[in-house]
Amino acid sequence: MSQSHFDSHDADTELPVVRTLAERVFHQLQRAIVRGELPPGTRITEPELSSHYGISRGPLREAMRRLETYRLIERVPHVGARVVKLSMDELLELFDVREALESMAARLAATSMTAEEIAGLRGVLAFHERQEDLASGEAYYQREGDLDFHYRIVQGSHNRMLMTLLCDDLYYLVRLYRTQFSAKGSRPQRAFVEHHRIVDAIEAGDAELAELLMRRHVSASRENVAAHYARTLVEEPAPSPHTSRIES
Amino acid sequence: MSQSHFDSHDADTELPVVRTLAERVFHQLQRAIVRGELPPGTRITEPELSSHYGISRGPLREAMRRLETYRLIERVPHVGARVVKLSMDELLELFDVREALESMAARLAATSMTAEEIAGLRGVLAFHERQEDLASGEAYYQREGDLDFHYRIVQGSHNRMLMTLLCDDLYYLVRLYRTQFSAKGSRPQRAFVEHHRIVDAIEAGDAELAELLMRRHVSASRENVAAHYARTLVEEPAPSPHTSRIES
DNA sequence: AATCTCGGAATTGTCGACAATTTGAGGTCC
DNA sequence: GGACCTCAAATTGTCGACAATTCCGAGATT
Repeated sequence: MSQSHFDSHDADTELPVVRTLAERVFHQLQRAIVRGELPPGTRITEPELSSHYGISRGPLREAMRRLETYRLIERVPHVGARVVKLSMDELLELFDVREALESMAARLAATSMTAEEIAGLRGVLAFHERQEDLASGEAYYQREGDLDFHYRIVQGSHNRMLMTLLCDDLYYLVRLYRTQFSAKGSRPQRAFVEHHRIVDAIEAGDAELAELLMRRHVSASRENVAAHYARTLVEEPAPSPHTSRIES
Repeated sequence: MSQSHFDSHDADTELPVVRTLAERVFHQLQRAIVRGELPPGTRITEPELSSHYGISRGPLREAMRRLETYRLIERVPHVGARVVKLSMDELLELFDVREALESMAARLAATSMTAEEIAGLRGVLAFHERQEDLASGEAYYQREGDLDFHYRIVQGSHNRMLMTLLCDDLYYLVRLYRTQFSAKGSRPQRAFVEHHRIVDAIEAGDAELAELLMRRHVSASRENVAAHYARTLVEEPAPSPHTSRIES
Protein backbone atom coordinates (compact mmCIF):
# COMPACT_ATOMS: atom_id res chain seq x y z
CA MET A 1 0.00 0.00 0.00
CA SER A 2 2.60 2.51 1.02
CA GLN A 3 6.30 2.21 1.07
CA SER A 4 7.51 5.40 2.67
CA HIS A 5 9.98 3.78 5.01
CA PHE A 6 13.32 5.12 4.04
CA ASP A 7 16.28 3.04 4.85
CA SER A 8 18.67 5.25 6.69
CA HIS A 9 21.35 3.08 5.19
CA ASP A 10 23.41 4.38 2.36
CA ALA A 11 22.62 2.33 -0.68
CA ASP A 12 19.42 3.95 -1.82
CA THR A 13 18.63 2.03 -4.94
CA GLU A 14 16.10 4.58 -5.93
CA LEU A 15 14.57 2.05 -8.28
CA PRO A 16 11.38 0.84 -6.68
CA VAL A 17 12.55 -2.05 -4.62
CA VAL A 18 10.40 -4.82 -5.97
CA ARG A 19 10.74 -7.62 -3.51
CA THR A 20 8.23 -9.95 -5.07
CA LEU A 21 6.94 -11.10 -8.42
CA ALA A 22 3.42 -9.96 -7.68
CA GLU A 23 4.69 -6.46 -7.01
CA ARG A 24 6.61 -6.30 -10.25
CA VAL A 25 3.71 -7.54 -12.35
CA PHE A 26 1.40 -5.15 -10.54
CA HIS A 27 3.54 -2.20 -11.57
CA GLN A 28 3.77 -3.45 -15.13
CA LEU A 29 0.04 -3.93 -15.39
CA GLN A 30 -0.66 -0.62 -13.74
CA ARG A 31 1.54 1.15 -16.25
CA ALA A 32 -0.04 -0.70 -19.13
CA ILE A 33 -3.51 0.29 -18.02
CA VAL A 34 -2.72 3.93 -17.32
CA ARG A 35 -0.91 4.26 -20.65
CA GLY A 36 -3.88 2.83 -22.48
CA GLU A 37 -2.09 -0.27 -23.73
CA LEU A 38 -4.87 -2.23 -22.08
CA PRO A 39 -7.92 -0.26 -23.20
CA PRO A 40 -10.85 0.21 -20.81
CA GLY A 41 -13.24 -2.68 -20.92
CA THR A 42 -10.59 -5.18 -21.92
CA ARG A 43 -11.28 -8.55 -20.44
CA ILE A 44 -8.44 -9.95 -18.39
CA THR A 45 -7.97 -13.68 -18.16
CA GLU A 46 -5.54 -15.14 -15.72
CA PRO A 47 -3.95 -17.88 -17.88
CA GLU A 48 -3.30 -15.41 -20.68
CA LEU A 49 -1.62 -12.79 -18.54
CA SER A 50 0.30 -15.27 -16.43
CA SER A 51 1.86 -16.82 -19.52
CA HIS A 52 2.45 -13.38 -21.02
CA TYR A 53 4.43 -12.23 -18.00
CA GLY A 54 5.99 -15.61 -17.44
CA ILE A 55 4.69 -16.12 -13.92
CA SER A 56 2.25 -18.45 -12.31
CA ARG A 57 -1.32 -17.58 -11.54
CA GLY A 58 -0.64 -17.10 -7.84
CA PRO A 59 1.33 -13.86 -8.00
CA LEU A 60 -0.81 -12.70 -10.88
CA ARG A 61 -3.93 -12.97 -8.77
CA GLU A 62 -2.16 -11.00 -6.07
CA ALA A 63 -1.31 -8.29 -8.59
CA MET A 64 -4.88 -8.23 -9.86
CA ARG A 65 -6.18 -7.86 -6.34
CA ARG A 66 -4.00 -4.80 -5.93
CA LEU A 67 -5.22 -3.40 -9.23
CA GLU A 68 -8.74 -3.86 -7.95
CA THR A 69 -7.81 -1.90 -4.83
CA TYR A 70 -6.75 1.02 -7.00
CA ARG A 71 -9.99 0.70 -8.95
CA LEU A 72 -8.12 0.04 -12.17
CA ILE A 73 -9.87 -3.26 -12.79
CA GLU A 74 -13.21 -4.69 -11.71
CA ARG A 75 -13.63 -8.27 -10.68
CA VAL A 76 -16.68 -10.48 -10.37
CA PRO A 77 -16.38 -13.82 -8.56
CA HIS A 78 -16.32 -16.81 -10.87
CA VAL A 79 -16.73 -14.55 -13.84
CA GLY A 80 -13.56 -12.59 -14.40
CA ALA A 81 -11.98 -9.18 -14.46
CA ARG A 82 -11.85 -6.33 -16.91
CA VAL A 83 -10.14 -2.97 -17.12
CA VAL A 84 -12.33 -0.33 -15.56
CA LYS A 85 -14.69 1.39 -17.95
CA LEU A 86 -14.65 5.12 -17.53
CA SER A 87 -17.74 7.24 -17.81
CA MET A 88 -17.99 10.99 -17.71
CA ASP A 89 -20.34 10.69 -14.77
CA GLU A 90 -17.70 8.95 -12.75
CA LEU A 91 -15.07 11.47 -13.80
CA LEU A 92 -17.25 14.26 -12.46
CA GLU A 93 -17.76 12.26 -9.28
CA LEU A 94 -14.02 11.97 -8.95
CA PHE A 95 -13.74 15.75 -9.27
CA ASP A 96 -16.20 16.18 -6.41
CA VAL A 97 -14.15 13.88 -4.24
CA ARG A 98 -10.97 15.68 -5.16
CA GLU A 99 -12.59 19.03 -4.43
CA ALA A 100 -13.49 17.85 -0.95
CA LEU A 101 -10.18 16.21 -0.14
CA GLU A 102 -7.81 18.67 -1.76
CA SER A 103 -9.49 21.72 -0.28
CA MET A 104 -9.07 20.07 3.10
CA ALA A 105 -5.46 19.37 2.23
CA ALA A 106 -4.90 23.02 1.38
CA ARG A 107 -6.50 24.10 4.64
CA LEU A 108 -4.26 21.80 6.64
CA ALA A 109 -1.22 22.73 4.60
CA ALA A 110 -1.73 26.36 5.51
CA THR A 111 -1.00 25.57 9.13
CA SER A 112 1.32 22.60 8.79
CA MET A 113 3.64 23.26 5.89
CA THR A 114 7.21 24.10 6.77
CA ALA A 115 9.17 26.94 5.22
CA GLU A 116 11.23 24.43 3.26
CA GLU A 117 8.15 22.77 1.84
CA ILE A 118 6.70 26.12 0.81
CA ALA A 119 9.97 27.04 -0.84
CA GLY A 120 9.93 23.76 -2.73
CA LEU A 121 6.39 24.46 -3.82
CA ARG A 122 7.39 27.83 -5.19
CA GLY A 123 10.23 26.13 -6.95
CA VAL A 124 7.84 23.79 -8.68
CA LEU A 125 5.76 26.70 -9.87
CA ALA A 126 8.79 28.59 -11.13
CA PHE A 127 10.12 25.54 -12.93
CA HIS A 128 6.90 24.87 -14.76
CA GLU A 129 6.51 28.52 -15.62
CA ARG A 130 9.85 28.41 -17.37
CA GLN A 131 8.72 25.30 -19.16
CA GLU A 132 5.59 27.08 -20.17
CA ASP A 133 7.66 29.99 -21.42
CA LEU A 134 9.56 27.71 -23.71
CA ALA A 135 6.60 25.81 -25.05
CA SER A 136 3.72 28.16 -24.54
CA GLY A 137 0.45 26.42 -24.89
CA GLU A 138 1.91 23.01 -24.33
CA ALA A 139 -0.67 21.65 -22.01
CA TYR A 140 1.12 18.44 -21.26
CA TYR A 141 3.78 19.96 -19.10
CA GLN A 142 1.23 22.11 -17.44
CA ARG A 143 -0.75 19.03 -16.60
CA GLU A 144 2.27 17.29 -15.21
CA GLY A 145 3.10 20.38 -13.24
CA ASP A 146 -0.45 20.54 -12.04
CA LEU A 147 -0.17 17.01 -10.73
CA ASP A 148 3.10 17.88 -9.06
CA PHE A 149 1.60 20.98 -7.51
CA HIS A 150 -1.39 19.18 -6.07
CA TYR A 151 0.78 16.31 -4.95
CA ARG A 152 3.02 18.60 -2.93
CA ILE A 153 0.17 20.36 -1.22
CA VAL A 154 -1.29 17.05 -0.17
CA GLN A 155 2.08 16.09 1.22
CA GLY A 156 2.18 19.45 3.00
CA SER A 157 -1.03 18.66 4.83
CA HIS A 158 0.97 16.19 6.93
CA ASN A 159 -2.13 14.06 7.09
CA ARG A 160 -1.06 10.53 6.25
CA MET A 161 -4.56 9.30 5.59
CA LEU A 162 -5.21 12.14 3.19
CA MET A 163 -1.90 11.43 1.52
CA THR A 164 -2.73 7.78 1.11
CA LEU A 165 -6.18 8.46 -0.28
CA LEU A 166 -5.15 11.09 -2.78
CA CYS A 167 -1.60 10.10 -3.71
CA ASP A 168 -1.96 6.34 -3.59
CA ASP A 169 -5.56 5.30 -4.03
CA LEU A 170 -6.83 7.95 -6.43
CA TYR A 171 -3.60 8.96 -8.13
CA TYR A 172 -3.59 6.29 -10.81
CA LEU A 173 -7.28 6.78 -11.42
CA VAL A 174 -6.73 10.47 -12.10
CA ARG A 175 -3.97 9.63 -14.53
CA LEU A 176 -6.15 7.05 -16.22
CA TYR A 177 -8.94 9.55 -16.66
CA ARG A 178 -6.53 12.00 -18.21
CA THR A 179 -5.27 9.59 -20.80
CA GLN A 180 -8.75 8.23 -21.37
CA PHE A 181 -10.38 11.57 -22.10
CA SER A 182 -7.15 13.08 -23.38
CA ALA A 183 -7.87 16.02 -21.16
CA LYS A 184 -6.28 18.97 -22.84
CA GLY A 185 -5.54 21.52 -20.22
CA SER A 186 -7.12 24.42 -21.97
CA ARG A 187 -6.54 27.01 -19.34
CA PRO A 188 -2.86 27.00 -18.47
CA GLN A 189 -2.17 30.60 -17.59
CA ARG A 190 -5.26 30.93 -15.51
CA ALA A 191 -4.34 27.82 -13.56
CA PHE A 192 -0.94 29.35 -12.91
CA VAL A 193 -2.48 32.38 -11.34
CA GLU A 194 -4.68 30.23 -9.16
CA HIS A 195 -1.72 28.16 -8.11
CA HIS A 196 0.20 31.22 -7.00
CA ARG A 197 -2.69 32.57 -5.01
CA ILE A 198 -3.08 29.27 -3.25
CA VAL A 199 0.57 29.26 -2.29
CA ASP A 200 0.25 32.85 -1.12
CA ALA A 201 -2.59 31.88 1.18
CA ILE A 202 -0.67 28.90 2.50
CA GLU A 203 2.40 31.00 3.14
CA ALA A 204 0.29 33.55 4.97
CA GLY A 205 -1.12 30.75 7.11
CA ASP A 206 -4.64 31.65 5.98
CA ALA A 207 -6.30 28.25 6.17
CA GLU A 208 -9.75 29.46 5.23
CA LEU A 209 -8.54 31.24 2.14
CA ALA A 210 -6.30 28.41 1.02
CA GLU A 211 -9.19 26.02 1.31
CA LEU A 212 -11.55 28.29 -0.59
CA LEU A 213 -9.08 28.90 -3.40
CA MET A 214 -8.26 25.24 -3.78
CA ARG A 215 -11.91 24.38 -3.87
CA ARG A 216 -12.50 26.93 -6.60
CA HIS A 217 -9.46 25.71 -8.47
CA VAL A 218 -10.59 22.10 -8.59
CA SER A 219 -14.17 23.12 -9.28
CA ALA A 220 -13.08 25.27 -12.20
CA SER A 221 -11.11 22.36 -13.57
CA ARG A 222 -14.17 20.20 -13.27
CA GLU A 223 -16.34 22.68 -15.11
CA ASN A 224 -13.68 22.99 -17.77
CA VAL A 225 -13.68 19.26 -18.37
CA ALA A 226 -17.46 19.09 -18.33
CA ALA A 227 -17.73 21.92 -20.85
CA HIS A 228 -15.09 20.34 -23.07
CA TYR A 229 -16.96 17.06 -22.98
CA ALA A 230 -20.28 18.70 -23.73
CA ARG A 231 -18.68 20.29 -26.77
CA THR A 232 -17.40 16.99 -28.07
CA LEU A 233 -20.83 15.51 -27.50
CA VAL A 234 -22.28 17.97 -29.97
CA GLU A 235 -19.73 17.12 -32.62
CA GLU A 236 -19.76 13.38 -32.23
CA PRO A 237 -22.88 11.34 -31.71
CA ALA A 238 -23.36 10.35 -28.13
CA PRO A 239 -21.45 7.25 -27.13
CA SER A 240 -23.70 4.77 -25.41
CA PRO A 241 -23.40 5.52 -21.71
CA HIS A 242 -23.09 1.94 -20.64
CA THR A 243 -21.77 -0.36 -23.30
CA SER A 244 -22.01 -3.54 -21.40
CA ARG A 245 -20.22 -6.68 -22.38
CA ILE A 246 -17.99 -7.93 -25.05
CA GLU A 247 -17.73 -5.65 -28.01
CA SER A 248 -16.43 -6.37 -31.49
CA MET B 1 -38.25 2.11 -2.79
CA SER B 2 -34.79 0.88 -3.08
CA GLN B 3 -33.00 -1.28 -0.55
CA SER B 4 -31.02 0.24 2.28
CA HIS B 5 -33.29 -0.62 5.13
CA PHE B 6 -31.90 -3.47 7.04
CA ASP B 7 -28.28 -3.35 7.96
CA SER B 8 -27.96 -0.93 10.81
CA HIS B 9 -27.03 -3.73 13.17
CA ASP B 10 -24.02 -5.93 12.87
CA ALA B 11 -25.84 -9.01 14.09
CA ASP B 12 -26.47 -9.90 10.50
CA THR B 13 -25.70 -13.48 9.69
CA GLU B 14 -24.12 -13.32 6.30
CA LEU B 15 -27.30 -12.93 4.36
CA PRO B 16 -25.39 -11.82 1.28
CA VAL B 17 -24.49 -15.01 -0.49
CA VAL B 18 -20.81 -15.61 -0.08
CA ARG B 19 -19.64 -17.16 -3.29
CA THR B 20 -16.12 -18.02 -2.30
CA LEU B 21 -14.08 -19.22 0.63
CA ALA B 22 -11.86 -16.16 0.59
CA GLU B 23 -14.91 -13.95 0.89
CA ARG B 24 -16.28 -15.84 3.85
CA VAL B 25 -12.99 -15.83 5.73
CA PHE B 26 -12.57 -12.16 4.94
CA HIS B 27 -15.88 -11.37 6.62
CA GLN B 28 -15.04 -13.53 9.59
CA LEU B 29 -11.65 -11.91 10.05
CA GLN B 30 -13.07 -8.46 9.53
CA ARG B 31 -15.63 -9.03 12.24
CA ALA B 32 -13.03 -10.48 14.57
CA ILE B 33 -10.81 -7.44 14.14
CA VAL B 34 -13.57 -4.85 14.49
CA ARG B 35 -14.91 -6.59 17.58
CA GLY B 36 -11.49 -6.60 19.17
CA GLU B 37 -11.12 -10.38 19.24
CA LEU B 38 -7.91 -9.84 17.35
CA PRO B 39 -6.38 -6.95 19.29
CA PRO B 40 -4.43 -4.25 17.45
CA GLY B 41 -0.84 -5.20 16.89
CA THR B 42 -1.56 -8.91 16.85
CA ARG B 43 0.75 -10.72 14.50
CA ILE B 44 -1.04 -12.77 11.87
CA THR B 45 0.62 -15.86 10.47
CA GLU B 46 -0.81 -17.61 7.49
CA PRO B 47 -0.41 -21.26 8.58
CA GLU B 48 -2.03 -20.56 11.91
CA LEU B 49 -5.09 -18.82 10.51
CA SER B 50 -5.50 -21.18 7.58
CA SER B 51 -5.63 -24.18 9.91
CA HIS B 52 -7.90 -22.29 12.30
CA TYR B 53 -10.45 -21.57 9.60
CA GLY B 54 -9.92 -24.92 7.90
CA ILE B 55 -8.90 -23.52 4.54
CA SER B 56 -5.74 -23.49 2.52
CA ARG B 57 -3.35 -20.59 2.41
CA GLY B 58 -4.52 -19.47 -1.02
CA PRO B 59 -7.95 -18.12 -0.08
CA LEU B 60 -6.53 -16.89 3.19
CA ARG B 61 -4.01 -14.73 1.39
CA GLU B 62 -6.83 -13.38 -0.74
CA ALA B 63 -8.78 -12.50 2.39
CA MET B 64 -5.74 -10.85 3.95
CA ARG B 65 -5.19 -8.81 0.83
CA ARG B 66 -8.74 -7.49 1.16
CA LEU B 67 -8.20 -6.72 4.82
CA GLU B 68 -5.16 -4.73 3.78
CA THR B 69 -7.18 -2.65 1.34
CA TYR B 70 -9.56 -1.79 4.14
CA ARG B 71 -6.55 -0.80 6.25
CA LEU B 72 -7.43 -3.32 8.93
CA ILE B 73 -4.08 -5.09 8.70
CA GLU B 74 -0.63 -4.02 7.56
CA ARG B 75 1.62 -6.26 5.55
CA VAL B 76 5.34 -6.19 4.90
CA PRO B 77 6.75 -8.40 2.15
CA HIS B 78 8.56 -11.45 3.41
CA VAL B 79 7.92 -10.42 6.99
CA GLY B 80 4.27 -10.81 7.76
CA ALA B 81 1.09 -9.03 8.70
CA ARG B 82 -0.35 -7.61 11.87
CA VAL B 83 -3.59 -6.00 12.91
CA VAL B 84 -3.41 -2.27 12.43
CA LYS B 85 -2.19 -0.29 15.42
CA LEU B 86 -4.35 2.67 16.13
CA SER B 87 -2.99 5.98 17.32
CA MET B 88 -4.91 9.04 18.39
CA ASP B 89 -3.08 11.02 15.71
CA GLU B 90 -4.48 8.79 13.02
CA LEU B 91 -7.94 8.94 14.53
CA LEU B 92 -7.86 12.72 14.29
CA GLU B 93 -6.61 12.41 10.73
CA LEU B 94 -9.56 10.20 9.98
CA PHE B 95 -11.87 12.85 11.37
CA ASP B 96 -10.37 15.43 9.03
CA VAL B 97 -10.97 13.14 6.08
CA ARG B 98 -14.50 12.47 7.20
CA GLU B 99 -15.13 16.18 7.65
CA ALA B 100 -14.05 16.81 4.08
CA LEU B 101 -15.94 13.94 2.51
CA GLU B 102 -19.11 14.02 4.56
CA SER B 103 -19.59 17.76 4.22
CA MET B 104 -19.32 17.26 0.48
CA ALA B 105 -21.82 14.44 0.76
CA ALA B 106 -24.25 16.69 2.59
CA ARG B 107 -23.84 19.38 -0.02
CA LEU B 108 -24.58 16.94 -2.82
CA ALA B 109 -27.41 15.36 -0.89
CA ALA B 110 -29.12 18.73 -0.62
CA THR B 111 -29.62 18.79 -4.38
CA SER B 112 -29.81 15.07 -5.15
CA MET B 113 -31.84 13.43 -2.42
CA THR B 114 -35.33 12.33 -3.36
CA ALA B 115 -38.38 12.96 -1.22
CA GLU B 116 -38.50 9.28 -0.30
CA GLU B 117 -34.91 9.31 0.84
CA ILE B 118 -35.48 12.38 2.96
CA ALA B 119 -38.54 10.78 4.51
CA GLY B 120 -36.49 7.68 5.31
CA LEU B 121 -33.86 9.87 6.88
CA ARG B 122 -36.44 11.52 9.11
CA GLY B 123 -37.66 8.07 10.01
CA VAL B 124 -34.20 7.09 11.16
CA LEU B 125 -33.99 10.14 13.36
CA ALA B 126 -37.43 9.51 14.86
CA PHE B 127 -36.62 5.86 15.50
CA HIS B 128 -33.43 6.63 17.32
CA GLU B 129 -35.04 9.40 19.29
CA ARG B 130 -37.57 6.91 20.63
CA GLN B 131 -34.71 4.61 21.49
CA GLU B 132 -33.03 7.44 23.29
CA ASP B 133 -36.24 8.12 25.19
CA LEU B 134 -36.28 4.59 26.47
CA ALA B 135 -32.65 4.40 27.45
CA SER B 136 -31.70 7.98 28.00
CA GLY B 137 -27.97 8.37 28.16
CA GLU B 138 -27.29 5.12 26.42
CA ALA B 139 -24.63 6.27 24.06
CA TYR B 140 -24.33 3.05 22.16
CA TYR B 141 -27.61 3.31 20.37
CA GLN B 142 -26.93 6.90 19.67
CA ARG B 143 -23.68 5.92 18.11
CA GLU B 144 -25.31 3.30 15.97
CA GLY B 145 -27.93 5.79 14.97
CA ASP B 146 -25.22 8.27 14.20
CA LEU B 147 -23.59 5.77 11.86
CA ASP B 148 -26.93 5.08 10.22
CA PHE B 149 -27.60 8.79 9.82
CA HIS B 150 -24.27 9.51 8.20
CA TYR B 151 -24.57 6.40 6.07
CA ARG B 152 -27.87 7.53 4.62
CA ILE B 153 -26.69 10.99 3.79
CA VAL B 154 -23.73 9.58 1.94
CA GLN B 155 -26.10 7.36 0.01
CA GLY B 156 -28.21 10.43 -0.67
CA SER B 157 -25.30 12.18 -2.36
CA HIS B 158 -25.76 9.77 -5.27
CA ASN B 159 -22.02 9.91 -5.77
CA ARG B 160 -20.85 6.33 -6.12
CA MET B 161 -17.23 7.15 -5.52
CA LEU B 162 -18.04 9.00 -2.33
CA MET B 163 -20.22 6.10 -1.27
CA THR B 164 -17.45 3.63 -1.89
CA LEU B 165 -14.87 5.68 -0.04
CA LEU B 166 -16.97 6.38 3.04
CA CYS B 167 -19.23 3.34 3.27
CA ASP B 168 -16.81 0.69 2.09
CA ASP B 169 -13.23 1.79 2.53
CA LEU B 170 -13.46 3.81 5.73
CA TYR B 171 -16.52 2.27 7.34
CA TYR B 172 -14.79 -0.60 9.08
CA LEU B 173 -11.96 1.65 10.15
CA VAL B 174 -14.40 3.99 11.85
CA ARG B 175 -15.98 1.07 13.65
CA LEU B 176 -12.59 -0.20 14.68
CA TYR B 177 -11.65 3.17 16.11
CA ARG B 178 -14.86 3.26 18.10
CA THR B 179 -14.29 -0.10 19.72
CA GLN B 180 -10.61 0.63 20.17
CA PHE B 181 -11.05 3.90 22.01
CA SER B 182 -14.43 2.90 23.38
CA ALA B 183 -15.72 6.23 22.21
CA LYS B 184 -18.53 7.12 24.53
CA GLY B 185 -20.76 9.49 22.70
CA SER B 186 -20.98 12.07 25.41
CA ARG B 187 -23.15 14.51 23.64
CA PRO B 188 -26.25 12.69 22.48
CA GLN B 189 -28.92 15.35 22.65
CA ARG B 190 -26.75 17.95 21.03
CA ALA B 191 -25.97 15.61 18.17
CA PHE B 192 -29.69 15.05 17.70
CA VAL B 193 -30.28 18.74 17.25
CA GLU B 194 -27.47 18.95 14.75
CA HIS B 195 -28.85 16.00 12.84
CA HIS B 196 -32.25 17.62 12.54
CA ARG B 197 -30.82 20.88 11.33
CA ILE B 198 -28.80 19.09 8.70
CA VAL B 199 -31.90 17.32 7.43
CA ASP B 200 -33.75 20.62 7.43
CA ALA B 201 -31.09 22.16 5.24
CA ILE B 202 -31.12 19.17 2.89
CA GLU B 203 -34.88 19.26 2.62
CA ALA B 204 -34.75 22.96 1.84
CA GLY B 205 -32.22 22.27 -0.87
CA ASP B 206 -29.74 24.58 0.79
CA ALA B 207 -26.48 22.95 -0.24
CA GLU B 208 -24.23 25.53 1.33
CA LEU B 209 -25.95 25.31 4.69
CA ALA B 210 -26.09 21.53 4.70
CA GLU B 211 -22.40 21.39 3.97
CA LEU B 212 -21.55 23.89 6.68
CA LEU B 213 -23.66 22.14 9.29
CA MET B 214 -22.25 18.72 8.49
CA ARG B 215 -18.75 20.09 8.65
CA ARG B 216 -19.43 21.59 12.07
CA HIS B 217 -21.07 18.39 13.20
CA VAL B 218 -18.10 16.20 12.31
CA SER B 219 -15.68 18.79 13.62
CA ALA B 220 -17.50 18.96 16.96
CA SER B 221 -17.35 15.21 17.20
CA ARG B 222 -13.65 15.35 16.53
CA GLU B 223 -13.08 17.94 19.24
CA ASN B 224 -15.19 15.90 21.60
CA VAL B 225 -13.04 12.83 21.06
CA ALA B 226 -9.85 14.84 21.33
CA ALA B 227 -10.97 16.43 24.60
CA HIS B 228 -12.01 13.07 25.99
CA TYR B 229 -8.66 11.61 25.09
CA ALA B 230 -6.76 14.54 26.60
CA ARG B 231 -8.66 13.97 29.84
CA THR B 232 -7.73 10.32 29.99
CA LEU B 233 -4.14 11.28 29.29
CA VAL B 234 -4.08 13.31 32.49
CA GLU B 235 -5.40 10.42 34.57
CA GLU B 236 -3.27 7.67 33.10
CA PRO B 237 0.40 8.03 32.33
CA ALA B 238 1.08 8.67 28.70
CA PRO B 239 1.20 5.52 26.60
CA SER B 240 4.27 5.36 24.43
CA PRO B 241 3.37 7.44 21.42
CA HIS B 242 5.26 5.40 18.88
CA THR B 243 5.87 1.83 19.81
CA SER B 244 8.91 0.80 17.91
CA ARG B 245 8.49 -0.83 14.60
CA ILE B 246 11.12 -2.55 12.55
CA GLU B 247 13.76 -0.01 13.16
CA SER B 248 17.09 -1.71 13.03
C1' DA C 1 -38.81 -20.99 -35.83
C1' DA C 2 -38.29 -19.99 -31.05
C1' DT C 3 -37.28 -21.72 -26.51
C1' DC C 4 -35.48 -24.84 -23.26
C1' DT C 5 -32.16 -28.24 -21.80
C1' DC C 6 -27.95 -30.32 -21.59
C1' DG C 7 -23.10 -30.89 -22.10
C1' DG C 8 -18.38 -29.49 -23.19
C1' DA C 9 -14.87 -25.99 -23.07
C1' DA C 10 -12.88 -22.30 -20.77
C1' DT C 11 -12.06 -19.78 -16.67
C1' DT C 12 -11.83 -19.09 -11.87
C1' DG C 13 -11.33 -21.07 -7.10
C1' DT C 14 -8.76 -24.16 -4.10
C1' DC C 15 -5.21 -27.16 -2.61
C1' DG C 16 -0.71 -29.15 -1.20
C1' DA C 17 4.24 -29.04 -2.03
C1' DC C 18 8.54 -26.72 -2.97
C1' DA C 19 11.68 -22.62 -3.07
C1' DA C 20 13.26 -18.09 -1.26
C1' DT C 21 13.71 -15.01 2.42
C1' DT C 22 13.74 -13.45 7.11
C1' DT C 23 14.43 -14.06 11.93
C1' DG C 24 16.42 -15.59 15.98
C1' DA C 25 19.58 -18.40 18.57
C1' DG C 26 23.85 -20.33 19.31
C1' DG C 27 28.64 -20.39 18.86
C1' DT C 28 33.14 -18.32 17.68
C1' DC C 29 36.51 -14.84 17.56
C1' DC C 30 38.42 -10.46 19.09
C1' DG D 1 31.93 -9.29 27.64
C1' DG D 2 30.50 -7.77 23.10
C1' DA D 3 30.21 -8.08 18.14
C1' DC D 4 30.09 -10.83 14.19
C1' DC D 5 29.20 -15.00 11.67
C1' DT D 6 26.73 -19.25 10.75
C1' DC D 7 23.03 -22.02 10.57
C1' DA D 8 18.47 -23.87 11.38
C1' DA D 9 13.61 -23.07 12.07
C1' DA D 10 9.68 -20.63 10.76
C1' DT D 11 7.23 -17.88 7.58
C1' DT D 12 6.19 -16.01 3.22
C1' DG D 13 6.44 -16.38 -1.93
C1' DT D 14 5.73 -19.31 -5.94
C1' DC D 15 4.32 -23.15 -8.62
C1' DG D 16 1.61 -26.74 -10.99
C1' DA D 17 -2.46 -29.66 -10.65
C1' DC D 18 -7.20 -30.53 -9.49
C1' DA D 19 -12.07 -29.15 -8.42
C1' DA D 20 -16.04 -25.99 -8.95
C1' DT D 21 -18.46 -22.76 -11.45
C1' DT D 22 -19.80 -20.20 -15.42
C1' DC D 23 -20.51 -19.46 -20.28
C1' DC D 24 -21.87 -20.72 -24.77
C1' DG D 25 -23.48 -23.48 -28.32
C1' DA D 26 -25.59 -27.82 -30.18
C1' DG D 27 -29.45 -30.51 -30.07
C1' DA D 28 -34.17 -31.70 -28.65
C1' DT D 29 -38.85 -30.25 -27.79
C1' DT D 30 -43.17 -27.66 -28.49
